[in-house]
Amino acid sequence: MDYNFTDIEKKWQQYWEENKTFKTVTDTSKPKFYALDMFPYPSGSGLHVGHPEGYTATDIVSRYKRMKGFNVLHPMGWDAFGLPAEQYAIQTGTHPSVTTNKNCDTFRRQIKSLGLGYDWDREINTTDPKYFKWTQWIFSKLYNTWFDKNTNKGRHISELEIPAEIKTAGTIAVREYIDSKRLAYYDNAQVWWCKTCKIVCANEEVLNDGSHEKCGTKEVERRNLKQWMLRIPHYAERLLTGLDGLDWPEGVKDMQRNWIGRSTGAEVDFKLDGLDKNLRVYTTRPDTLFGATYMVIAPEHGMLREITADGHHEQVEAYVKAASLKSDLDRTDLAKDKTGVFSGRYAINPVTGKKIPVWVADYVLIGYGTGAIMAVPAHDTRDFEFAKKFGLDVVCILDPVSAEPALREKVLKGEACWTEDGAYINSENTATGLSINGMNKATGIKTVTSWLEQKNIGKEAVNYKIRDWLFSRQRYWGEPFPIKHYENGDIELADEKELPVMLPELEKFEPGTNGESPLSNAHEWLYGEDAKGKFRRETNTMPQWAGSCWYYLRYIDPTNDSAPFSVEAENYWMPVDLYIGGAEHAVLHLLYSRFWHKVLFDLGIVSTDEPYQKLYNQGMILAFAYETKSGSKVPSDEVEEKDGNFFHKTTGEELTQIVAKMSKSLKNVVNPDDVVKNYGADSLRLYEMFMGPLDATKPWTDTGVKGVFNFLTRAYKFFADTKNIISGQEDPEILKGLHQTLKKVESDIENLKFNTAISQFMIFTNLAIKKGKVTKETAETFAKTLNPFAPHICEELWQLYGHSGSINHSPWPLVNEAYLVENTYEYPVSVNGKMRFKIEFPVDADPKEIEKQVLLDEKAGKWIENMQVVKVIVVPGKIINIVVK
RNA sequence: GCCCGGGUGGUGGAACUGGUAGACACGUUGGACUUAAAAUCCAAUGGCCCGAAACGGUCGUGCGGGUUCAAGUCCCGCCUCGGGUACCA
Repeated sequence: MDYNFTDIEKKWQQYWEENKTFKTVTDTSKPKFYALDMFPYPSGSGLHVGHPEGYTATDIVSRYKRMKGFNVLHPMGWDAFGLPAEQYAIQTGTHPSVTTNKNCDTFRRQIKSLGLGYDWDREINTTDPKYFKWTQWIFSKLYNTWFDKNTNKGRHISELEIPAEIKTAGTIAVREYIDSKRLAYYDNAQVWWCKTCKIVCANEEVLNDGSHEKCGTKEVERRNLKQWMLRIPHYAERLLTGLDGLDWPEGVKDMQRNWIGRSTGAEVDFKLDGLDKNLRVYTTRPDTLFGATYMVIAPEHGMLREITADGHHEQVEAYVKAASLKSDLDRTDLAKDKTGVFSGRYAINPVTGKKIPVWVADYVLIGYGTGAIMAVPAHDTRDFEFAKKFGLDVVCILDPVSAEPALREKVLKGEACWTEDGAYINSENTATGLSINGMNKATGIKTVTSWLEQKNIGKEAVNYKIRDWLFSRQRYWGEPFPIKHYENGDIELADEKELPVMLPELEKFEPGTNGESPLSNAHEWLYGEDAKGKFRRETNTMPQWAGSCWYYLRYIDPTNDSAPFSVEAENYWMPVDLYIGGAEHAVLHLLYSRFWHKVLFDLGIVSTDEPYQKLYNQGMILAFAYETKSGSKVPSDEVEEKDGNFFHKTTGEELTQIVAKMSKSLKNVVNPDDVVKNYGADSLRLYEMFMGPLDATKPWTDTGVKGVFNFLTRAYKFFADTKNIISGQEDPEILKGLHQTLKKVESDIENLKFNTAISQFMIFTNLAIKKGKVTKETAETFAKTLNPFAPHICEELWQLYGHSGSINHSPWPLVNEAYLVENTYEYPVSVNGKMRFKIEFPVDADPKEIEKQVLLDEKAGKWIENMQVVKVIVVPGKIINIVVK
């Protein structure tokens, strides 16, 4: 009974394909289970071993749930818009759709070779006009939605009430007012521009070191461009509170919370000396108002000109210009050195009545709060640094009572900064009636805020870090916006009947002039005329996020031509019950997608407020790599192993084994095709799951695959050999092992702990082989239980046992607890906490009796003679601990 | 800097809610089979110590303290690796 995995796998993959074993129909009589993988970008290099990790996990759960009687939706598709195919088009002239289709074919072939049970009739592709028609349709919905702060919901733009004064100001004012409320808008924006990619990038896509995440170059600069933006901050609060009810890793939730960045504080108006105007600031520490010794406004602040006093304009303008030209490198880490200039203007501190200088500095950001701050150098590290550099007053108003005496001394003298709690000092003004002296931080904040509200110079306020989402790109290979720009400057959506707005055919894919998208070269496509007049089409395309924002909704009704999906199907299938993918999408994709979903929910298009009920991140699969003492990396084919040590083949230098990302340069890339060829898909699946916890980062080893391959071979040789399969009564030990396995595997699948489930299969197989014979019933139960993990081999066994049809449609076996009942328990006995010996008692033995018996036991004698027994602790079913002196 | 995760044999990892640390597997060693090798099968395998052996001792879950009858698990203070984030007032 050789384990001929190649034939077995080919045979069953063909069977599944021909019989559409995994086809899903919407059948509301059954409970549903929606298992979703983060769909891949089909790159030219094909699948790598990281992809199947998550896919196998959802496949195991899907097969298990199906056998448990659920109607399972487990689809796959392609996130196929993207830069690489377009770059390739520029170089070779090959149309991106050709490249994309080829890559999709490769991915599909590879995925099918892994035996993953997808319903291929539901395959989707974001570049398919039948798909992106609805991406455009959703964009239209965003464009025509505004966020009603009163009801905390998005509503159709036609329901927006126009204030009377706007109405009287005329149609342009009305139009501007409406546009200022739309969730999607077209406006000038300070954006990052990548000179290499010739594309704008969202803030999120520019990494900390000033490089572009897509191409890795540092050719990123600031530009002011007309762009499409989405008002995701309007949903900040909903996106934040929505997280609470989700079964997601806490880390991912934290990352989203940090990204949204909610803070509470107060807005405070400061009178400007010599101007009949106020300067409004946002602060989270209104309690430190007594310590505000100067103010700072951002260089881009709207009141800058007004505020700057005569004689200071020149320096201020020079500073503003320098700040605007700061390169990406200047903005990052080392350049934290603060700069700024005095505006010549003073403001009045409302609680002290003192005049304080107003400075201009770029450490204050225009996009956050009001773009202006009150500076409290004694209790804010940034302000402290700035004040020290420019010789500004530092007034301590909070005594750091808990600090070390030396530090406290310095803080009190204004020589150090203290941001923690303490007791207020110097925080009293009899003229205004405000005193917080002696209070702590929490009461101080409350007291000052209500004082500000009473005096009508400030109020409690909430701020979010999250910014508007830059939603356009200057590329060909993306969804066109369904937008027309008319000659008079009006912007209109294409009519729903005109969707999809197709991409024009192009010969050349180079960007247009001035960095405009290649679409600007498609003259025939570009210009048109309709009832409203002559127009030019929008030449920007949507970012790659667009297609992935809603793909989970298309899977539920993928061929619908009249709607993105039917109401019934959506009602039945949503939300996604299990979503597995890489942690790299913890913020952006998942946040964007939740945002769209919430808008669709508000518009009544979907029935759930959140799309993904349970989320899980698979860990990265790494590989071993080698480096010299000096830390330089050595390609794996240059390394040889001797007695567990590693040496450079040519130089003979001893190398250290490290764990690194798979890369072509390190020559440590593992191709799933090779693994399938050498060990089979079942082994690949099993190994990916056996390596360790699903969410852990772990290194690939070929010997590890061999381990699970050995297991499958042993299992197949035993269970496929009819001589080992008997009829009659099963051995009680086998029965117990089988049901232990069943129980463990079931709970492990539910908890996504596949590595320990597989270990249990190994334990049981070892037992069965040792025993030499099992009943047919046992063998069948084993095959069914193993099926979600190693489906090909299990179909083969199922057929061998005389069944027709797929094992996937047989019911999941039930655990019989009766086989697991134990009469006795072998107690480990510790003496002073150290395990010394074991002793058996009936499971229902009385703890008092156990205590008595254990002290009389001869094995205990050695440990307690000449000792005083202080007490004996008996934890029934667990342990006995004897405490002696 | 701040926010999250990790750190257990030679290796990947296991350990329920505080209760036998090292399941399962790889590797290694020894043996069987073979002319030989591969494959396969059997056995041993955390370190140290004593011993012929033991169901002997002892140390041991990154480090230092603590709580507890009992700590890989809880608490305090560190070290270190990985991820996220970065002047967000």
